[in-house]
Amino acid sequence: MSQAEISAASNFIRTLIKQQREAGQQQKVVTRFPPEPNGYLHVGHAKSICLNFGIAEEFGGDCHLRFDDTNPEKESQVFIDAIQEDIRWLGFEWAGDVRFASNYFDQLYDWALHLIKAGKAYVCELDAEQMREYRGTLTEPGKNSPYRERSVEENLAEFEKMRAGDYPNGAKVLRAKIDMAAPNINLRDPILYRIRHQHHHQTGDRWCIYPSYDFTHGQSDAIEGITHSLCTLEFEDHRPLYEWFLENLPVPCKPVQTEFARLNLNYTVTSKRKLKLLVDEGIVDGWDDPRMPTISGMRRRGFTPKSIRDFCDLVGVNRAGGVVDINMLYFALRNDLEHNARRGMVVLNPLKIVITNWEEGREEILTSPSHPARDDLGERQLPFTRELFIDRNDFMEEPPKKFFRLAPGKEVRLRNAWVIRCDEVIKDDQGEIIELRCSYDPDTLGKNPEGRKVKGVVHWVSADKGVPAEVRLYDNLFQVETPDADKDKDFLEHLNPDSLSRVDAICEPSLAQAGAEDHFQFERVGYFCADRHDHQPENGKLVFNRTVSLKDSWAKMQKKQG
RNA sequence: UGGGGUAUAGCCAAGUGGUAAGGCACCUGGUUUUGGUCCAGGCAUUCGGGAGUUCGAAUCUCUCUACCCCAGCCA
Repeated sequence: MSQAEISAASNFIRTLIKQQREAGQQQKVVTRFPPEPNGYLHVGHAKSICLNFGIAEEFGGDCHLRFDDTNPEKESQVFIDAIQEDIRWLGFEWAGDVRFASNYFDQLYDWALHLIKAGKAYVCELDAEQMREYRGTLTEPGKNSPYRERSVEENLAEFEKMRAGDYPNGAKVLRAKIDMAAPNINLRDPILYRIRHQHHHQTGDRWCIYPSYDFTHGQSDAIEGITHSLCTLEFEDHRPLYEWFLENLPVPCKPVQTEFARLNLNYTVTSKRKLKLLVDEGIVDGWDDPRMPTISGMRRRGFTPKSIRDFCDLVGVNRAGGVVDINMLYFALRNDLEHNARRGMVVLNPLKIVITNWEEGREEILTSPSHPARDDLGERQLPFTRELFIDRNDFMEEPPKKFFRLAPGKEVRLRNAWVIRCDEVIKDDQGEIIELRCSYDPDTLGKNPEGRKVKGVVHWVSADKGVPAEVRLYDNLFQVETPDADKDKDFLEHLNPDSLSRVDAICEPSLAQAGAEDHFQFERVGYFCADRHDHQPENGKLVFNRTVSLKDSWAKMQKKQG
């Protein structure tokens, strides 16, 4: 068996770069991933990371990590640290040191002066509300600010006062002088600098004016020698502005902005604002809650870096915004885990069975490969005793047709062990099944029984030797495909009440050796990951998170039959 | 009613004038000590609609329609 190889398909950006290289342009490719440190990275960012780092890798270039830190009110060191950890975990390394747009504040300030001197920027004193009125609407042009025609000298003096801290927050702004009647609203004298008496995580209290995104991004790209500035579609309208700054400023080079569609996944939300709300409202247990589509949440859930990278390759890159089926994510996940996760047997919903023809006190140690197709992963020992647990779902007193599991009088294979037959069902006073009396066929270890076919296989754990574990069963956080699509319904109304349930499970003894973040396939059940924080085998506390269930054609068949 | 975009199967997505790749999902069948994996097969007479150019159009032209983004001193 070999793992399905997934590689990135061709896309318009790769095609573009190849064409440029064939035409002899752009020999060196330099990209950048520019997160704002105001939240955790999510799958959507993974797409951008894979694209930017992937392009650089493919064409032998560099990819920079640059924090777009122009709004200190919302940013913090916590996010800066988390973002770096997530990128490294995903398997990427940026070229050179981590960069910050704030590294360029001095240069940006000089360039603002340059625009003022060229008569292309002015200090405006309209307040926020007036500014909105003057801006016009989508269909009506704006009108010029009364401050638009100030002299260069006055603008220089005013801007210097802004920088010196002579004015309170919001009192004045520096604006580019472009065209208040432009059909593209971004060109209606956009704001370059605003006053914010705010401590900055990188520059401390050195500045009380901060440049806007538009005035920062392209120039930062130019300073770093970025060749391809890849961003999402919503910045398309900003491209003329991006280019306007590069043309009107003495920048060292002119990067080109190219937009691609952001990733949307069904059954989840990928909006930083909404994810932050889930965290702040305590709906989930932090940014790395295993139900979160954040990189750190997915990591804790049990996704592997490769599965996320493969997923991004599977999805592709283009300009048509769509919604990707989360099954594609799960496919990439299972595809990786199937090949690389060790196997173990764990009973989530125990039902005791007694092997009546197995002597009291007798214990046999069976061995089984840790992976059916990977000898290099070694083997594990499975103690077999008179009393065992199987899953309640694997027994039915009155089984329907095609139920290949245990039922009164029926036989089933105990995975990695013998074939047993159910002889008797024991119930309590309430009629609840509490135990099954079975007998085993000693001639079926490692071979099929003679003269009959036993179709079903069931997993089990020794009642004496099994070890208890807390197992957290995770499911989609939302129960509808597009939780944020309704205009009149809050996305929180679509939360899946069963996104998390906990069960006390019994594991085969080998699982007591599991280290945090180890991945397993619990045979016949699903893929699980030892919790990064709460799994403490040294204290006898085992905690596993369900990453994703195995495909279940039996469940599908039952569902279809109603 | 302004500007900018996007339409190829249920979903993602190649394709750039020569007769619709691939993947997910789904459906058949086979193998199997995981109802998993794996293997074999099926799944668009047609590319948002219409008209036109052409020997030939998903690709070019015109037109219509639908959907997405933009009126933060957020990014």
